Amino acid sequence: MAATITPRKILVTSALPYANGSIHLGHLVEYIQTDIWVRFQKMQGHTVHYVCADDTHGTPIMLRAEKEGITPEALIANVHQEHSADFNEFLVAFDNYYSTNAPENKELSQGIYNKLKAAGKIATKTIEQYYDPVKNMFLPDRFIKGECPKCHAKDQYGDSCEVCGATYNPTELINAYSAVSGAAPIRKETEHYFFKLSECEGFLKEWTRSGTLQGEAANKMGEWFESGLNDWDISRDAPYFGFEIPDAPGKYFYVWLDAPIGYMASFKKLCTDSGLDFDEYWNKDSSTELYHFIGKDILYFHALFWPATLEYSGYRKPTKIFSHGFLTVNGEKMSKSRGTFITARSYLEHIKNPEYLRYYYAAKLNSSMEDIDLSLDDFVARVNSDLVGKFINIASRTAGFINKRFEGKLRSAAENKVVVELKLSANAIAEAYEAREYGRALREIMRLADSANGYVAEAAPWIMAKQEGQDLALQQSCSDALEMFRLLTLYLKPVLPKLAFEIEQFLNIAPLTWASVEDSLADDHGINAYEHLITRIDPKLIEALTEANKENLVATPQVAVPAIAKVVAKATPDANLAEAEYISIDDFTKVDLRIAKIVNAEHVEGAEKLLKLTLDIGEASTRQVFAGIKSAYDPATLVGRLTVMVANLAPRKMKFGMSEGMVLAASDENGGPFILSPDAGAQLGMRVK
RNA sequence: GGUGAUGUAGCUCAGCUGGUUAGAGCACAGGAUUCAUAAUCCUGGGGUCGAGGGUUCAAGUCCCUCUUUCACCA
Repeated sequence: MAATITPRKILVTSALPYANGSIHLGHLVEYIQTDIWVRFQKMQGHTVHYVCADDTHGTPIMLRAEKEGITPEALIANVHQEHSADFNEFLVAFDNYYSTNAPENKELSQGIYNKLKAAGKIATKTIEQYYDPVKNMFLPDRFIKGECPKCHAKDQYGDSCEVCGATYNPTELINAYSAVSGAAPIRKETEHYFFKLSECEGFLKEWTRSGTLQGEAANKMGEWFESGLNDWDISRDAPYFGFEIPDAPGKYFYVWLDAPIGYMASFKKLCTDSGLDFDEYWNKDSSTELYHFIGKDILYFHALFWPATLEYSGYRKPTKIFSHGFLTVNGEKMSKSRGTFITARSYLEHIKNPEYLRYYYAAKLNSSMEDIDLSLDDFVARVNSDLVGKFINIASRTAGFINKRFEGKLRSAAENKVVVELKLSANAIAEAYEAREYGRALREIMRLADSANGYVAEAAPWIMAKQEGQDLALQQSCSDALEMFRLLTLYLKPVLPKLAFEIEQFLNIAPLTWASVEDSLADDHGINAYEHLITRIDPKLIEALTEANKENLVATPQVAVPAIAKVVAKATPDANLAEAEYISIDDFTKVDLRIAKIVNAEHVEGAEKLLKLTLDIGEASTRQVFAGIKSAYDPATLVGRLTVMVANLAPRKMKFGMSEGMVLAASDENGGPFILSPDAGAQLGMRVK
């Protein structure tokens, strides 16, 4: 039975997604995990506030906005809208979803900085950093590329090599260049502001071992103490999209300083809007609870910098930090080439129902930092079997009798043994939710659903329905089953809020809370007609989903590709082609080759090599493609003929206009280019494969 | 490279402080059933618990070495 509960005041956060990309299934592990916990706590009758925000500052945002030709403010406004819509549709119910680029955050960040400074925790130091002399900006490590000093792989980032895994300083790169301008970076001195983390070691050692972290997280932190804490560089030089440091013109807060303060800012906004007391939650001696859900990759920031920042600026520290693992898909890292790098939007477009994913994640989640795997086959099997076959089936197989034979009227089920068993599990399930052991909770719930189906099989209402004088028993057994269904719905509600709402409508009951365990559907309670509430996932949808995400990759290549491909002709096939150089058929099919009709061709004024082609591939409008074939073709001879084009090449802006594809042509040092022609019979728009 | 995790039936996962013949769901096989969206119920086959060594009366569970996969390294 549900225990008597003392109401708690709880503030919960999920990590702030960076405003530089779309929400994907990996992000959703965290938001769904947090949302389930928040919904559970609310069902328990606690006061819970769940806030989050977009993380909007830093060099990547600044540069991306510049590239798109918009202001950073416009970029983050667009992304905010997109993120909000995604979360909303996945039923992630924030009480406020804000932005770190907000006045509250500026005020709080600067205030905290001033307090740290007053506490003697801020120092300045002149450091030497890479500088882009063309772009006139200092370069973060990620924006310096060059040859790996260890394995000599080209185009590696300034902090580590993706080929051999070596880590090093950008100074060690060979032939380093700026990823922004391509210029060779120079070394330049600059004054930076530091948070004296080295002085916080005593406090942090104690704090990280005081039960605020999971055991393995605390272990992980231990290694940092062993090597000793360094001071934390919290400033960046202009140009930078962020907040200026008070009394330090041209110096900005590093994005990781103001990002976690964004939790406070989002909550502050919520306080303003709904009359809550900010100080009650953030004062040093606050008796409220504060929980941060994060990914294990950012544990470092949340378990070291963040509590130290709060401690020495006079605020309360988090009650606990809950870190989770990463998402793998089919046992491997999410991969764009495998089509498993799936955005939230793409999932919604193909699978539609977000609660399938919520259920599956919940079934896999526990309180540890282990990675969780989204096995797509298992996803289909599990959702279909558990939610449709077991859970919904209970109502589906019994509601008909109640509606057809008894005008929707029930009999009280309080005496039923299985109902009693279900109610007895309430505490164990609640404890599992509280401990973030959702997998354990769902295993127990499904075990109970099995019991319910077993009960129906044993009672066999369909036999009673055919016998004389069994009406009462028939009504009773079906009512009992629906009472079991009500309890199962209650237990699943944190995970499946929308379905639970629809079931509340069907059962004609008030919104379920945890206290509703004690209730029962009463004698003569009337239910509504049963309609199918959930359908099975068709495995074909999964195929379509991964296929669609493979195509997305081709539409957005990272590297600009010349508008003309060189099909290098060789006299003999190269028998020595290393196996690693083969591509799979899947790689090839990513390239959408089409038969195109050249409807127009003309010279481009000012271009030495290009012709402007207008191509028809049977779409609503024609494509404009610039091709480097001027040296070999007279435009007039091209008009009307068929050739082959790459139709899904990302459009590229050229000096003379947009090029919306690529025409294939062969060439080598002996001649060319020669464009391709299909055999007679090929029609424009046909796919080449 | 260092550190923290991780490797249990075909698949996805449980197994708390070491203690009877190692569990669940899915998949598979046989049977039952037809109320239910080819759903449900019963029964069954299937694992040298990553590898090797050690501690112990007793190890999936503790220790050591190696190895797999993941993450972090300001």
